[in-house]
This record gives sequence, C-alpha cells and structure tokens, in this order.
Amino acid sequence: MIDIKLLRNDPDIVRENIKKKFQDDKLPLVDKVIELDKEYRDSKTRAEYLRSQRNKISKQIGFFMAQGNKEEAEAAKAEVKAMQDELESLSSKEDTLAEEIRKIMLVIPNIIDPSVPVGKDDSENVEIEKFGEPFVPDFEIPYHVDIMEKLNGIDLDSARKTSGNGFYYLKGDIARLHSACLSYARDFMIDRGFTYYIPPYMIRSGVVDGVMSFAEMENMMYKIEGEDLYLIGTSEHSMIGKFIDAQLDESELPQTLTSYSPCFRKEVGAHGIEERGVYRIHQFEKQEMIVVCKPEDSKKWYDILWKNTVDYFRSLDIPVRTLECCSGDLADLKVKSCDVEAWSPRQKKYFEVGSCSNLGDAQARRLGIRIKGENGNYLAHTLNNTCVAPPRMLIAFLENNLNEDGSIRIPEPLRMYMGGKSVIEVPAK
RNA sequence: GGAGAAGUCGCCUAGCCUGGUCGAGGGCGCGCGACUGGAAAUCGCGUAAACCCCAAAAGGGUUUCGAGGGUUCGAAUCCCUCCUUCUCCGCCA
Repeated sequence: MIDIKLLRNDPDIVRENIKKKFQDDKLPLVDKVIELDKEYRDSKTRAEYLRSQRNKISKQIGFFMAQGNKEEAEAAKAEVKAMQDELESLSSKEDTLAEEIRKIMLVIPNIIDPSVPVGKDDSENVEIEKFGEPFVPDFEIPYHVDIMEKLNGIDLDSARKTSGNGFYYLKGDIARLHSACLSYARDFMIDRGFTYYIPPYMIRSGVVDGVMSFAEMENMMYKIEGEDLYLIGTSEHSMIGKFIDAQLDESELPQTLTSYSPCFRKEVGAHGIEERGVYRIHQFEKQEMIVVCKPEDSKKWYDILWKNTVDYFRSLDIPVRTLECCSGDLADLKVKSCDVEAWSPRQKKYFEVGSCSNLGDAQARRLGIRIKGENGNYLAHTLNNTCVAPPRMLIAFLENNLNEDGSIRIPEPLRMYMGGKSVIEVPAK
C-alpha cells in the first residue's frame, strides 16, 4: 500500500508506475481516490468541528449540573441533540469513505524500484546471473518420484488414501534427507547471524487479513472449523504478523530472522497441483528469512538475502540462477523481487525453488510497523526470502546428485545430518 | 474444560463502587536547566501516537485508558462480546 500523500501530491508518479506494470485499467482509480479523499477530508473536518462543539457543550452541562442549574443544563442538552443527526450521518459517511479509499489503495500497486525491468508478464522476466554449470549427465535422469521410489523413499498411494492428492509420505533416507536439508538450512542461517524462530503454525483471521489479500486468502488458506484460526501458508505470515502495530526502537534494527515451519496451501486454481509428485503440494516445509530494517538499508538486505539462498544451493552442488521479476509480473505490494531457480538436468531447464522480495514500506504501512526515530516515527521496510523449501527442493537435489546406478551423493555439508553417510544406496530388492 | 482476579501514558501505580473539574494524579526512568571546581544529591521545567484544518511555521481540533460494540448531552469509570495475563481445580504430550 502506497502513501496516500504521494498520490495527492504526485499523482503522475503513481500513474506512470501503473503504466509500467501494464495495469492501465487501474488508471481511473487514481482520480477516483483523489476525489474520495477530498470528500473524506471535508466531511472529517466538519465532523471534527461538530465533535469539538459537542465536547465543549458537554463540559458546560457538567458545570451547570454541579451548580444545580437544571434549566441551563437542559437547554444545553437540547442544543447538543440538535446537531446529533448531522454528526451521525457525517460519521458514517466518514467511515464509508475511509473504507472505500482503503479498498482502492490496496489495489494501487507499490512504486517499483527503478532497476526493475519493464515487461508484461512472466515471459519477460530477466535472468540476472547463473551460478554453477548446468550439467546434463550422459545417462537418463528419471522423474523425481521414480528416483525416490527406487530408493524406497516415498509412498504416494497411501497418502492419497489418507489425505488425498497433493500429500505424500516420505520415508527412510529420503525423509531423513528432507529433514537434513532443513536442519542444515537452519544452521546455515544461524551462522550468518540470523535469529532462529519457530513460529505459530496457525494464525487468527485478523492477522490473515493483514498479511494477504482476500483473493489470496480464499485460494491459499485452510481454515480450522469452529475456531478463528487458519493454517499458515508460510512462516512469513506469523513472522510478519508479530510486528503488526509494533513500534520498534532504532536500536532494535535490523531484525534478521530465520523461521522454520510447515506450510499449508489449498492451491485453488494453481497449475500443477494435479500432477503426480512433490512439485506442487498442499503441505511442505520451509526455512524462511525475514528482515525488518530502516528504509535506507532495504536494498542492501535484498541482495544479502537472495545471495544466501544461492550460497546454500551451491554448497549442495545444485546449479542455480536468479531471475528478476519484471514490472508486469511483480506483485502489487512489492518494490522488487527475484526468484532463485534450480537447474533440472531432466527437464534441461531451471525451476523456481525460492523467491526474494523487498516490500519497501508498503507492508509496514498496511500493518503499522513503525520505527521510533529521533525526529518522529517512520515506517520500516520489510523483506522476505526462501532459504529452502523441501520437498520441492529435493527434486533439484536428487536430479543433480544422482549417480547412474540410482544412488545419491550426499554433499559434505549435509553428511553430519545424515549420520555421516556420503551416499544413499539403492536398497537390494 | 471449570472457578476466580486483572489488563491505565517507556516501567510501576492512583482513579472505576458514587459517569462531568481525568488525556488522566503520583513514583521511577529519560531529556533540558539551575545549583557545583566537577559530580552525586537537591530543585525547576518537559516527557505518547495517529489523523484533520492552516501555503509553511505558530496555532487550533478530533481520536485513542487491552480490542470491538452499546447506554448517555458526556464513559478509564456503567452494560455486552472478544482477546490476553495471573491463581486454583481438572485433563494431557
């Protein structure tokens, strides 16, 4: 959500930004909100005047009552009653307008960073940099489910029976590998100075409303029946939620946090949920990074964050690249974002394994995340990034560390989490 | 799950029964100043946020006493709902 003052003072900046994002249908909203804002402030000013009159007279009534001057008191009461109608209608008008304005402000996109490439949709996202050689071995790489099954590491049939499509049982060394990747990611981030968190896995509707749009909520969040609770779709939800209406001291910044959680997503209408495997699923686990910082530091943190993910994947011998989101593909709340994509030697292409976002002050404005400064308060900047999110990440891991006989190499950093193993062997039948 | 008690301005606390002089007293902390050679102590002053009006500054105003609603001319104070914390009982990894 952008600052309405920017829209009042420099509507052209906002219009230009909307055009860059190819959302021309939203252009009329700029004038619409300026008009509503004017109307809102007019009725607010009038209502505040009436309230101040009422307060003044009410004080007088108290004074008359104390004197026992009933007649004067009754006369004053009548005076207040006379303006009650106007005040009431103005108040409700004020509320209605404020609500309307907020609704529009929520869909007016955040001002994107000048460095963001202009493009219409995801086909125009821009590759920034490759890390590691995208290597294709001279033997055939099986589909990830087949790799896992050969290692006796997955049971999709049982999962369909107990929970339906989009769920899975991982077992044996594959399950252990899954946990190992997360444990390693946890320690990897702690070593880089982040504070480890285990957050609540369910949050109240009030928090859900704050951290996502209604459409997202409908398509993503599982609701607990009979409770005001939702299963989180990512730990960002609970981690950012904890800062709602916070006033942070400058000395507490930056907050550099890394959180682990299972993630639950309905994936309504999402492409690929019906596909067999663990690429798009209703339940996965994720080690996440969250940064709350001063405005001048957010660009720096953005680069630190995505590089962490690249370093993590490179330490596991997985080639990756960064793909920058172009203006048209960038979510409305974001200033800048990029995906970290892992190499798939089977498909001979990269696929998304993580996403790094700088939200500027937009999220903070919406949620009231403020910093107490020397000369008054100001809004914080917020960022988030995926460190690793298995089991999707296992697809890249298995394909890139597969030997021709079907066994899996365990890169050095992971071995201590795998009981010292350097290879996962194919079990004898 | 049951029974009680409580949530006030950075922290602690007064006010709630008996609604008006309470945006709110006191203490601590913090800031500035006086005193001092310097400091401690002491004394004095100050000490929230969001928003609106005003070209700006000065100034004025509205809202906020856990959250939301209600009663009233007027609510920290009365009523309802919810959230949170503490104590006791029960249950359970």
